[in-house]
Amino acid sequence: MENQPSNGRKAMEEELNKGRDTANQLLQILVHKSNTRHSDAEVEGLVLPFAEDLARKVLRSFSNTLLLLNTHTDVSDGVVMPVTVNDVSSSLKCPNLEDKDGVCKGSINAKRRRVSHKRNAPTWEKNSSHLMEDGYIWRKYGQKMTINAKYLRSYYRCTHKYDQGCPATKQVQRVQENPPLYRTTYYGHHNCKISLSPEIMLEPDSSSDSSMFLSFSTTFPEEKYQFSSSVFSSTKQEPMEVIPDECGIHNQLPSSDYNLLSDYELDFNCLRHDTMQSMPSSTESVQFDKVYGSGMDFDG
DNA sequence: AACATTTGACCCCC
DNA sequence: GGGGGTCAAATGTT
Repeated sequence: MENQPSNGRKAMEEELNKGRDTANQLLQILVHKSNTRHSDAEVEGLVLPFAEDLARKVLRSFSNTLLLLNTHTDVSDGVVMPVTVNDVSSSLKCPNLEDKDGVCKGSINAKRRRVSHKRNAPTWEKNSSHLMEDGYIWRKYGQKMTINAKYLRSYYRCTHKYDQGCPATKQVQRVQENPPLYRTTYYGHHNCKISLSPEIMLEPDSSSDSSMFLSFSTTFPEEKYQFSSSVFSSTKQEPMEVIPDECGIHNQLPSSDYNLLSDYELDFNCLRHDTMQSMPSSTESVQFDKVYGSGMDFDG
C-alpha cells in the first residue's frame, strides 16, 4: 500500500509516457524533415498534418495528466475518479442552475434567486505573474473590492453557463503589485462542449481507449486567437482592456479573458505559429493542494 | 443590432 | 450585520 503506485499515479504515468513517446515521434519527423529535401507542397501535405496530429497527442497527454491531478483529491491515495466526457454530459441539463425549488437560476423567473459560490471549495487555484488565456471562453459578470485585498476581484463564468449549463466559474484576484501577481481560482468543472475550439473537441482517436477528459484547442483560428504578446484572446474581438484599479497595466488582454493559459496550450501555440514567444514566467505556479475531487459540487 | 462589460443592488451565509 | 457572490439594467464596443 505504501510504496505501491496508486491508480491515479499510474494513470498519470501512462499519460506522461504516452506524451513522451509521441513527442519523440514528432522530433523524429522534424529531424527527418530537416535532413531531406522535400518540396514545400510535400511538406505541407504530408509532414505537417502528421506532425500536428502528434503534437495534439502530446498536448492531450499533458491535459489528461493535469486533469487527473485536478480530479483527485489526493494523488497518492489512489482514489481515481476521472470526469469523463460521458459523465459530464450527463449532467448537462441545467445541473447546477436549478435550485431546490427547481427554478433554473438562469431563467428570468429566477430573479434575485441566487446561490452563492463562495462556500464551495475551489477546484483549483493558480498564481501567475501575468494574466493569460486558458483556452476557455469566460464572461465577466462582476467585480468587487474585498476586505482583505488591495485590489479588485473579478468574477467570471463560462460563457456557456446558460446555453449548456456549464457551472465553471473563476475569480481573478490581483494579489501583488510589484512584481505583479494574480491568483486565479477556478470553481466547478466545465461541462460545456464548445468552450474550446470546436474543431477538435472530444477527438475520439486519442490513441487510447481511455476516457477523454478534456480536449484542448490546438487549432486556434487566427481571427479569434491573435498573438498579443504572449497571450491569446479567446473571445470575440474585444478591446484590449485594463481592469480598473486591478491590472490596468501590462495585461493587454481582453477583459473577459485575462485568464491563465496553461503552459501546454501556450507551448503548442508557439509551435503552431512558429513564433517562439516568451514562455510563462517562472513565477507561475499551480496549486493542487486545493483540489477537492471531481464532483460538481457547485451547488451542493 | 448583438454582445460584452460595468456597476449598483440584492441576497445568502457566517 | 457584514462580507462575498451574483444579478441585471445601463452603458460601451464592434
